[in-house]
Amino acid sequence: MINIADVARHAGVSTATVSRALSGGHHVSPATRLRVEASAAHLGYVVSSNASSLASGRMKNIGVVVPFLNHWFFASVVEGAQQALQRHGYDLTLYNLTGGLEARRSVFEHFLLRQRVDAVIAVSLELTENEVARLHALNKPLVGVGGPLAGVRTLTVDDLAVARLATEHLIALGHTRIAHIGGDKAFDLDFNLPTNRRFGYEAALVAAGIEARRDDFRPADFTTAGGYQAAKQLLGRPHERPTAIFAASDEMAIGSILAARDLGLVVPGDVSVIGVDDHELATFFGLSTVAQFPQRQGEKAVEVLMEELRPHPESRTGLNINMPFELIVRGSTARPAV
Amino acid sequence: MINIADVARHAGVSTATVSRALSGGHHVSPATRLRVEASAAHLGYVVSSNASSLASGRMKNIGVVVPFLNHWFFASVVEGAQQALQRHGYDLTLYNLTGGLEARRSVFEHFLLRQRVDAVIAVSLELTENEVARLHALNKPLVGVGGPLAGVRTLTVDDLAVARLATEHLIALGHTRIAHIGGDKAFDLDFNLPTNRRFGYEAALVAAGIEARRDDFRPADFTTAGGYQAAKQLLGRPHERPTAIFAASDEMAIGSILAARDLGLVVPGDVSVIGVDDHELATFFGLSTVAQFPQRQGEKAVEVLMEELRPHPESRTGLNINMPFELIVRGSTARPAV
DNA sequence: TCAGACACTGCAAGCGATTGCAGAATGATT
DNA sequence: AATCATTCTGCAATCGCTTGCAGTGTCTGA
Repeated sequence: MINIADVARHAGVSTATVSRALSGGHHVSPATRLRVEASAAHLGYVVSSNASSLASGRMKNIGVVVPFLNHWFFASVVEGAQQALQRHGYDLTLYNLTGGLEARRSVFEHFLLRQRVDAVIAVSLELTENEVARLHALNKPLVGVGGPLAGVRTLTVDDLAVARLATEHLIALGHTRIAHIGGDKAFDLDFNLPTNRRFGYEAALVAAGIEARRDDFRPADFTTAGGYQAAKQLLGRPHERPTAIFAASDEMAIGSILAARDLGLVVPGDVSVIGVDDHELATFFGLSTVAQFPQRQGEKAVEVLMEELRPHPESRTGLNINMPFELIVRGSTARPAV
Repeated sequence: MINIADVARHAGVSTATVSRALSGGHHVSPATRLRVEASAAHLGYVVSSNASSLASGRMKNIGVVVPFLNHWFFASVVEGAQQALQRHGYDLTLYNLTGGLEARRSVFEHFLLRQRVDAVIAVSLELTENEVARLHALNKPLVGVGGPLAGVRTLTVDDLAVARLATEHLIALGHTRIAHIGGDKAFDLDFNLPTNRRFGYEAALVAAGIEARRDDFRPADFTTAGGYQAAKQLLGRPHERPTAIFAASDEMAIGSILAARDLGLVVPGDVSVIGVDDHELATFFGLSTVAQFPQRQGEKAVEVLMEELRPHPESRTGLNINMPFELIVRGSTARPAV
């Protein structure tokens, strides 16, 4: 493998000059730079990132920690982050916490510590104090995506507003009996997203002078199957049937649509359904939803980090950065039958 | 940040001994090793992977290249690989090719070359000759998962056998009019998986003495929506209607089930449906399928690499490694109506 | 008792870059 | 023409660890 000395020799300069010419090109005459670049290209030289990192302290590598990957939202965030990083010449090292407690510990106590990353992006993770402490001890920038982390710069959608937007959409259509499928308690330990969405839903109802009935809420596990079950219960009560359902995720919303069909109900004729996410299947099911843009969230996380990694970080925005969301009306919501 | 010299001082030995004690512990007396380990733990020492890599030439890092991440199969493979790597103390650096041609080029011409990975896993990727050449020029182990790469060690399920198994299941139930939804031409440029599955399907029919009717095949794009469209066409011909559909992916199979329902047909009463994958939604839809185990494929890829990275690779298996698959019968297939 | 084998341990030379410092060359200013 | 500022470039130290080689000490067998 050819190294910087080879290039230096070939171009008739010192390794110092090669290094400078190839990185930014400051303090090097244009002529020399061109010559060096030509030599490098000719020899097919690529810097050894290890040597470079060791000498400079910059890793050109970002660690991304996700609770699981096998899920549309997380994969999208990672994908967005990956693309943005690539544009900046950074690598992305992926840490997945699916492997259980042992795996989780090793990530925080071992992998993240070996000086391999310049910064860390934590996606929808509730970290223990110990874990946050360890990350801070690294003295490296850390940004979270979704799921507010105590004391950590976090990108997040305003879940309350999202829920309110969805619910208001249903109210505006004329619905007065609106059910909600949200997270169950177990989920709430990890994010408080479900609770926030529920509050937003209730707030919208109250604002419209509608009573939030306790039995119009059903917890579920954010899966299609969970949403299906919950919707079956909600819609299975002939005279008590709500005319609309706001599900806290598209997957649960899709489950609700399928449940409605199985009960012989027509969507949106008999019941309107709205979700949150703009999942890839939302279009197929004609699902109205409040889109959040996970790819863009990943990209934005990278931008924030790049800013912090710059020698003199300027525009340090506040701790919490609000991400955009948007109501997308498709065919699954309509005015209630008269 | 504390380094090896600090540990050496604290333990009263040389850095050489610390290094040896902490990596394997060969050639170090048990007593010394214990002392060193205690010092390291006490000081909270973690090796600098850059320095280590630079000195040893081992990166403890594997590059994984995927065409996109936002898809159940790929995410699962990556997840499996990640967990396996973590057990071996390796990092996983993710390269995503979604970003278009420019991004793709930069991955192969820049990122993968900077001496950061010990080996590369290419998931379901059709690589150009140039790209394969570049990877081989790295002189690093390379293994593919799915999608045979010319001259590259590849893990793959026997797509022909998978398709035959699915089709035979339908035949065994008594179906004689079996349609197939497979990949379209565009897809076939990237994998030849679709074609192989189609061949397997036809082979099974022929073996059972059933004619493979040209118009019982419909190409689709491996999405739920695509499967839906294709199935609508197949099932929309009243007197020509097949009694069973074999879809080359679960997503298309699910689309088929939804299409059948929309046409007022009952699954499996009027039409049986079987897919391939064992997608996470397969259970929910009661979909019979031929499971392939993407996580296991990711794990296996890692095992193969670890073997190749060992000083003296032994059991070098053949170029192609067959991965297991398994028929899973759920409710979507049954004998045809009489 | 002594030589040879063996098990530990330390010395020091890398690994391949980056970068502060200083010298050389060039250009500008008076 | 002399001086000073500026721009380029090279020297050499440094980043933190690994590992071949050699030295020391201990153990075994004759």
